[in-house]
Amino acid sequence: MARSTRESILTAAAELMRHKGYAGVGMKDIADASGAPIGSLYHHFRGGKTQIAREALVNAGAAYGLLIPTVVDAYTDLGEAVDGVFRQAAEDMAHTGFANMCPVASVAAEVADTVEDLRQATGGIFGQWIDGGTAYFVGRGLDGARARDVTLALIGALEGAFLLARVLRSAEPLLAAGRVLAPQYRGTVLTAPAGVGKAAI
Amino acid sequence: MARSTRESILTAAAELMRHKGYAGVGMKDIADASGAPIGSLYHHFRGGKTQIAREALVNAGAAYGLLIPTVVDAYTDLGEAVDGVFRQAAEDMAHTGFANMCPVASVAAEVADTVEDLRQATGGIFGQWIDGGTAYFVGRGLDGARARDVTLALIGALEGAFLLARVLRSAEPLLAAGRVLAPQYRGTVLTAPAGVGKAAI
DNA sequence: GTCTATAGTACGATAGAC
DNA sequence: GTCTATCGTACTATAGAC
Repeated sequence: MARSTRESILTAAAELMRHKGYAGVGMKDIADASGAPIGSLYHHFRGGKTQIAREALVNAGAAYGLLIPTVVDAYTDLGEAVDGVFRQAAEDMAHTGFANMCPVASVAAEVADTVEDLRQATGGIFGQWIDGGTAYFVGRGLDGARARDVTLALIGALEGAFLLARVLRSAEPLLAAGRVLAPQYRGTVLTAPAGVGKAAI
Repeated sequence: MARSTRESILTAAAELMRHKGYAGVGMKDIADASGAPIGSLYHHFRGGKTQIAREALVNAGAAYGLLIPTVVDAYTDLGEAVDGVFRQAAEDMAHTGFANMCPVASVAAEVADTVEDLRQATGGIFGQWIDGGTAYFVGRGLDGARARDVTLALIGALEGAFLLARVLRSAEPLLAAGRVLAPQYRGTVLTAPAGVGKAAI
């Protein structure tokens, strides 16, 4: 791989902040976890901590946004797809001991009212997920308004259920969300995946 | 009123942490906002910052848990009630400029993987919301399993939509959640509110 | 029970040798 | 581009006068 120092810093920061939030992670922590000394952090990111957080969130967020389309790709019935998304999420969380899944949510919750710069960055990421998901579902035959509502409801319900599942250390909130959301979409047939749709996200 | 120093500290801490999270709030901040000097904080809370956070979360969480039953009380159709919950939440958020509503979520997201003591505290609060909400809906005629799923889905969808709404500074995620969740419950008639149910939460 | 002063540590950020 | 040493500040927590 031969990852650059810059990349190491961003992946270390993303992983740390996913679990400990923004204020809870120090530059020293990022330096230690990435293997780079403090000076290198400021050499590569002159904007300091906020710039590192911003770029780390954008990187991790772009990758994480592919999750829903990737899972849904395997289904042709929207109801089963919704069910599959929450079952998959429940399985993944159980495997990690109910540690945080989403690399954006915790930091977003922490900075939304306080660090305008990072609020905008996280807003951009969520916006891309929403637009990308909407385009994906439109590509699979749903009309625009319905596609957007499904995407918003899926992302919202996932983020909320992630939080409850982490705190309660239980998959129940994720499975309950699936049980409630899936039935109404059962019978809605999705057209064949384009394969290109995912790239749009 | 004549609020005690203890109470002032807890309400100040709860309000600060709702917006800035746990690590983002210092003891100095709490002292300044409450009017009490640092020494008083440690006099009343020998457990330091984590004890203040724990008690502040429990206090604020107990009050906030009444929100869903209070709104649902005004409805007899479950679908309209669900719609009403998200409409009310959207209105409230818009009025505060999309600042955080839930006093527990941000801190919970931040500490769930790191501060076991506070993870348990927030878990207890969410657990009470879930149990209380389930009991409330059972009191209004739903069977147990359905009542619990509705409660879990409502709380999860609300928390997720709150996060998206804050970050995007838009009520759309809340309204979309209502549009998606409400229809399937339309026609489900709720029995008359007991009036006691709320006290159980 | 209230409040001040301060200990001891960790923070974000910088300067400058290599 | 890498790394060390360090600045100045803010942190949690404590000691002790009142």
